[in-house]
Amino acid sequence: MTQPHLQLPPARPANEAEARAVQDALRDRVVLDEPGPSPAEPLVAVGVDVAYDDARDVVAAAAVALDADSLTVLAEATAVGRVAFPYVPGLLAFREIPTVLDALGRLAVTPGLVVCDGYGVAHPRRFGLASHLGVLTGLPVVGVAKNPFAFRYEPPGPHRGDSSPLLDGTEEVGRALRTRDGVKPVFVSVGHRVGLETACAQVLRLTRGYRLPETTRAADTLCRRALKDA
DNA sequence: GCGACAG
DNA sequence: ATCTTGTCGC
Repeated sequence: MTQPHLQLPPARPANEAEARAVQDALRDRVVLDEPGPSPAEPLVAVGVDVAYDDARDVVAAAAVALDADSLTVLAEATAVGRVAFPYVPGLLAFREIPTVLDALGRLAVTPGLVVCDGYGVAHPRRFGLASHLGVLTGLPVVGVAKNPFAFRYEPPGPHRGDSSPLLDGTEEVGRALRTRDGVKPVFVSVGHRVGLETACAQVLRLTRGYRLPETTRAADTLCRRALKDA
C-alpha cells in the first residue's frame, strides 16, 4: 500500500490533551499564502469522506477523483480501519484522518485539490480537519461543512454564488457560500495551500444541482457502500 | 460551572 | 455520524 502523497505519518494520540498538543505542534506548518489551483484551469478534484459503524468499531473512508469540468470519475479508492478516536468537537481529524490517508494513498491519480467534510482554519485552534489533512499530505485542501459549528454569520444573498463572512469574533475564518438559489449555504474554509477566494470558486465549480459539491457527494456514497461491504 | 459544538 | 418511507413540490 503506497502513500505517494504522505509528508508526515498521522499521530495517534491516546487522549484529548495529547490530541490538542498535536494540533498546536502542527498548525504552524499550514500554508496560507498560496492562491491555490486556478478555477480557469483543468483540475483533478478529490472528495474524501468517512462512514462509521461504532458498534462494530469499523470506519470506512473513500476518495473519489473527478475531472472538475466534466465531473467524470477519474479514480476511486477506499480503505477500512478501526475507529481510532471518539468524536470530540475540535478533534474530528483524529477520528477521520488515518483511514482517509489510506484511501488517498490507494488513489491512482495525484489530486490537484482535496475537498473534505468539515473545516480547515475555521477551528478553535485554527487547525481543523482540512488543514490537518493538508499538512500531512502537502496537498491543497479545502473544507466544506454543512453546519456553522461554533461560528457566526449573516445569511448571504439568496442566489447561488452569494456569500458572507464566517466569523470567529471579528476574524473571518471562512465563508457561508450559497451553492443553490434559496437553499441553506455551505460553510467553506481554507485548509492548506489555497486562498479563500479560490476555495469558494472551486466549490462552486464542483457544485451542480445540489447543495454539496459532487466530490463530497461521490465520496459519501462510496464510503457508505464500503462500510456495508466491510 | 454548564452547554454548545465540524463528522 | 446515525436511526429511516413515503411524500410534497418545482
